[in-house]
Amino acid sequence: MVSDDREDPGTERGHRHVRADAQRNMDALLEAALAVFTSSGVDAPVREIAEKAGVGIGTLYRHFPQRADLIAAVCRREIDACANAAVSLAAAHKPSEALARWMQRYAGFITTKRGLAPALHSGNPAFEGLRDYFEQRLQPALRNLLDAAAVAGEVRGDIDPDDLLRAVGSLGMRSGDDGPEHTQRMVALLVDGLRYGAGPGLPKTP
Amino acid sequence: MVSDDREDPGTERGHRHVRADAQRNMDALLEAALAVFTSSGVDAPVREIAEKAGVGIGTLYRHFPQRADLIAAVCRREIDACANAAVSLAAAHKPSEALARWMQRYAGFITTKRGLAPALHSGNPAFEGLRDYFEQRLQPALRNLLDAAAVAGEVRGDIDPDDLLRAVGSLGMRSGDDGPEHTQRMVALLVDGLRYGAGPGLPKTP
DNA sequence: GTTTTATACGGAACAATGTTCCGTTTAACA
DNA sequence: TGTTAAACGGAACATTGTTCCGTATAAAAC
Repeated sequence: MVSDDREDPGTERGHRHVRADAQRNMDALLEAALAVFTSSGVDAPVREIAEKAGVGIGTLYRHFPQRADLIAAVCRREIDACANAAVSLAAAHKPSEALARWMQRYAGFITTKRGLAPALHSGNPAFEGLRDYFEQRLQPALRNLLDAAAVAGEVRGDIDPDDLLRAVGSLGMRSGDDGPEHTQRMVALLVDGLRYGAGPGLPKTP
Repeated sequence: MVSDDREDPGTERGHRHVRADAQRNMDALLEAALAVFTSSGVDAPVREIAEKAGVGIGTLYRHFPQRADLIAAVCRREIDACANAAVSLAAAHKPSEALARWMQRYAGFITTKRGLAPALHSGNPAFEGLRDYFEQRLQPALRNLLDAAAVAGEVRGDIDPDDLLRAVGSLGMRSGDDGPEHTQRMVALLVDGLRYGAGPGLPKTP
């Protein structure tokens, strides 16, 4: 049934010709799924997504044989976007500002994907590799921002990126209690904490 | 599994007599639901619970009009059992030992009800009052254990029960990553931390 | 441009599960 | 024992995940 090299379902191109309509529908599905997940949570009906994307149910299931596959794909896509944002932000702002903005962006990613974290921890094998992807992709991105800001003397240099990621992650999950702007405030506080230990006249470059 | 602190909640006297079979079925349902939730998670099919309880679907829905109502009822029952356990443990062991055992019991409650925490934060109105119930019931129970142990000079006295509850809660949720005994070890560590600052006859002061 | 073919498409049909409805049974009481 | 209101059971309905397959079509071959 399925041909040989369909290992990479992402926007990878190069080996085999992908039919144009297939690629188009896949993109439409991912975009629709993102919108629906964001507004209705990851438990939203698949039919709603297919309809929003303007494709049939069969098409959706052709590209994402299981509901979890669609969730994972959307998630990967968002992780990539988040990691890429680090580069853009670093280019457009001074280090500490880029760091602050990225932290808020990451927090937004977490809070808007509510229901996703429980799904990740559900033991579903479709999500197996996703947690690693999380760290492998996001941790370097944040580390770069942190290092740059530390070198510029704008934040302290003794912070572990993973700690920050986890902290924001935890804050984001709890936001069901207090609303999304609570998370925003707490993240802002975290960033201020990073800035605290680093005076402008205190270069700590070894 | 320890479960002796469950006391029957339904024998409310005051208005009309509750039919014996109704009470019996309700108990059977709660017991079956607890077993099924523990082994299969809170998303287990209702039919399975009804069957295990030996009643029809209609009976289940008569007592718990929504699936969430059943989850909430089981949860309340377990919270009560956990709170009651504090009293039994305090009577049977020396203060720090009672505290340690209760912490493990609470941790067990959290980890075995996996999937419940996400449900609580899902915004479903059926769970509205449950979070409050959590704190109102468990916080005093833990406070008593803490105070007794502190007065006996077995643990430090500057600990906020809520902090401990939250800490164990967070540890329990993360246990999907590392298995339940990881949580157990971490809780044990917490308790040792409590013991650390308090020598016998040494009113602690850092 | 036409033909060919593998691929993709759409949606009906199936399966699992939450929920409702209603005829039947029965515990409680006189 | 007879009456009755409450409870029971499970078929039927609604929603949603998933599969299947006949049809349509993009890309290649000619």
